[in-house]
Amino acid sequence: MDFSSILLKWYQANARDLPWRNTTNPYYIWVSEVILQQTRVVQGISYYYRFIERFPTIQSLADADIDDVMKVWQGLGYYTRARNLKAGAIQVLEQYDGRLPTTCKELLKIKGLGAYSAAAIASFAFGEAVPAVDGNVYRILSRIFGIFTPIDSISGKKEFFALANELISRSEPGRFNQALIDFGALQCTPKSPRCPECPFADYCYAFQNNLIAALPVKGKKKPPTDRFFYYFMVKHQGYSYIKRREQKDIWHSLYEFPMLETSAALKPDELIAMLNNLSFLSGSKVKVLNISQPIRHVLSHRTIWATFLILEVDKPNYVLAEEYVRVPIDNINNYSLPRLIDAYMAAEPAVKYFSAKK
DNA sequence: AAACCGGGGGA
DNA sequence: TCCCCAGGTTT
Repeated sequence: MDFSSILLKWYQANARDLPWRNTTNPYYIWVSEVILQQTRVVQGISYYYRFIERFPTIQSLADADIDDVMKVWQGLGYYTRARNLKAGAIQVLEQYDGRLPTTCKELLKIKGLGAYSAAAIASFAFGEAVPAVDGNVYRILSRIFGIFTPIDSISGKKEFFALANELISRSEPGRFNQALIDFGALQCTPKSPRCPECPFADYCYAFQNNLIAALPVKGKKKPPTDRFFYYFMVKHQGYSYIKRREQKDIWHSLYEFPMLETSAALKPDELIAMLNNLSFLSGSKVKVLNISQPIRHVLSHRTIWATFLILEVDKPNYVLAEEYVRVPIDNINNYSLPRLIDAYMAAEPAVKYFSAKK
C-alpha cells in the first residue's frame, strides 16, 4: 500500500479551501495554528480574520495591549493561547530578529507551540518533512493500522509519531500533513466515518475487523467537578465595577464583576446573609434589584454554577473604588468577558434592572 | 502521568 | 447527553 500516494490523491479531490492555506506568511500560519488548537475550523475562521486584521504583523502583536488581544480572543476559550501568542511575538522580536524561526526544533522554543504546532508551521510554511500529529492523525493511523496503544499516553505519542514519520511524503510534507488533517475531518471522522467510500477501506484494520468505534483508544477522563460562583453586578449612577482575573485559574486575564466563590451552593437565606460581609459592599447601603437562578456553565473539566445579583449602592466603598475598574454600564462590553458573563448580559431579561438609566 | 485550561457543534 | 475538536503547559 502506498499510503502517501493514496492520501494525496484523495486530498487533490477533497481539500478544504481555508483562509490560512491561501497565504505563505508564516505569521498568519502561526496565528491559525494557535487558534485551531483544540478548536474546530468552523469556529476558528472568524477569529482568524479578526486577529490578523487587528494585529497584522508580529510587531503589531508584540506592541499590543494585552486587553486588546484578549478582547479579540473573547469567546474562543483556552485563553492562555492568546497570552502565549503575544508573548511569542515578543520572543520572536527579541530572539529571532523579528522573523519566525524556520525549523521545527527552533519553533518548539516559541511560547505556545508544542510538538504538533511546531511541526505544522515548519511543514506548511517552510517545507520541513516533520509529521504534524494531531487528533485526526491519531484517529486515522490507529484505525488503518490497528494500533491500540492509548493515544494520550507517552508511548502512544512516540509510536504514532514514528509511524507518521515513516509515512510522510518527503517531497510534499506540508501537503501530506494537511491532507491527513482534512482526511480526519471529512472522511475518517470520530463518529460515522464514511468507510464505504474510503480509499483505504481494503487496507483498514478497523474497517475490516469491525472495530471502527473501538479506535482510537483513549485514557478515561475524570468527571467535571462543581464550582459555585456568585457575581455582583453593582450599579451606581450608571457605572459598575469589574476586575481582571489574575490568578492561575480559568479565564486568566478576562474581566468579571466582583464575585464570591463558595465550596457549596448557598441557600437563599445564606446568600442574603452573605451580602452583609462582603468587603466590596461593607459600609454601603445595598438595594437588591434582582437575583438570578443558578446558571450552569460547563467547561471541559469543571461545571460552574453561577448566580448573578444585580445590586444598587448609595455609594461605592473604598474596596470597590480602589480594587476595581469603574466602567460605564454601557461600556462593559468593551472589556473581554468570559462567555458565561457575556451571554448572561446579552440574553437575560432581568439585566434591564442593570441598565444605565436610573 | 495526570491535571488544568473553554467553548461549541455534531450525532 | 456524550464526544471531541489543526493541543500546550504545569505539577
